[in-house]
Parts: sequence; structure tokens; C-alpha cells
Amino acid sequence: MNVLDKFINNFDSKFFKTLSEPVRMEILKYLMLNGRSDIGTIAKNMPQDRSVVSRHLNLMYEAGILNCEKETRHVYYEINGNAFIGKLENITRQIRQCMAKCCPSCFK
Amino acid sequence: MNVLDKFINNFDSKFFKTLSEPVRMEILKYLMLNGRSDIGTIAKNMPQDRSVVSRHLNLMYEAGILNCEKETRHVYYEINGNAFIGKLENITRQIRQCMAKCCPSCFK
DNA sequence: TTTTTATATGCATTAGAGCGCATATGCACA
DNA sequence: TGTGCATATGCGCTCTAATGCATATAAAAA
Repeated sequence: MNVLDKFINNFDSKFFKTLSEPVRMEILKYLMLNGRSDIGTIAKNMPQDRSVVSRHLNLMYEAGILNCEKETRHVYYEINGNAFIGKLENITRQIRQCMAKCCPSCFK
Repeated sequence: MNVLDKFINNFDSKFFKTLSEPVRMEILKYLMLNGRSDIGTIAKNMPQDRSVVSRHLNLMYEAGILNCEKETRHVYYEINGNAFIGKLENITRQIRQCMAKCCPSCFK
């Protein structure tokens, strides 16, 4: 498989979609400032309903941005910094590689 | 302004939104393979209507991914590789910086 | 066992985005 | 000046995703 197909096939649109939602970015901000938190605590600090926050957190977990741990009755989320940065770096590297091979003129 | 506010304010959700659309990624693929092209030519190679392709291209231009040049009656687009990669690198650096300061535990 | 608390999920509503048709604009060429 | 081609845009349709309420599940505490 060539670099272009590899790029297109691996292109994680779920990841980008996750990052393009303002409420999810607010949640990300909250987790940066407050660290590991459970759903209820996060929801208390946001205008949205608990159920909405719960769904957003799950999406972010599935996109590989957050870690998730159940403890007693609570579900705790925290940012997975290594995975987050790693994804961004992988995508950047793939795109660069791809363009260098397919369309060097893109860098003119 | 602290690194977190800087990150949140500069966070370019338009950029991510642009990258989360499958048809736009098909257009990106086309431009990688075929280089600088006008709207009509790109549209001929896609199932979508010309008007749809036109709008997608304009969005990608506004997101800073493509260059745009009018020539006679045609409008030519091409990938702006440096801007594209630059944006990804900037975002990655900001997020890393931000987490290192706000939540070093994110990297545990 | 019953009650309370934390989260997940079904459902209807609503807002926004993609889509294509029809039409307008704008330019080149006869 | 008039005709044809390339692109832009107004409009309505459709589909998806976010939202919040009501309810279900599940576990701790009384």
C-alpha cells in the first residue's frame, strides 16, 4: 500500500470530529485545569445536562483522548496526554510524508 | 494571558471541522495526486455537484489548507503544504506546552 | 431490603451542515 | 454587443448530531 492510501485509510476523522465540538473543548479545558474528575463534578461546572456531558466524555474516550476508570459508583476521566500528542504527531508525520512523495509542489 | 487561555482562544475548531468531513478529505486526496486543479476538473472526478465541490474548496481555503488563484474564468486550488503542516505543528506544540504546565499528570 | 446516588440510555426536539437544482454573476471570445 | 463557459449563490430538502427530559441500571448506604 502506498503512502497516500495509507494516509487516507488511517485518517482518523473521528479524532478530528471530536476536536471540532466547542462543548468537548470546554470539557478538555476543565480536565486540563482540574485533572482527573468524575462525570458529575464536570457536569456541575457546565451548563449542559449530565447526560450530555456523559456522552461527550465517552466520545472523547473513544477518540483516544481520555482515559476512563470506574471506581465504586463513579466514572473518572482524565486526559491521556501521551495518546493525544502521539495522535497529532502521527497524523502530521503521515501528511508530511505523503505530500513529500505525491506532491512536492505543495511545499513550494 | 496564560498558556491555557492562549490555547483555548487560538484553538482553531474550523480547522478540525474542515478535516473531519469525508468529501473534503477526498478532495485533499485528489489534490495530492493531481496537484493544482480548477474546480470544474475536480468536480468531474467526484460524485458531488460542482456547487458542492466549490463550497468545500472555499471552506478548505478559509481553513488555511489550500491556496486559491483566479485565472481568466477559472479558479485554481492547490494544497498549501507549509501552512497545513505548520498549523498541525503549532497546535501540537501548544497542547503539549499547555498540558506540561497545567496538568503534568496527563503524561503519566 | 429499601433508599439514595452516579451513570447510562431511549426518545423527541431542534439546530446545523451537506446536498443538488436553478439561477445569477462575471469573464472571454466571436 | 451577444453568446457560451466557469464559478458563486439562493433556496429548499434531508440527514446527522447535540440537547434535555424521563427512565433504567447498578452500586453503596441506611
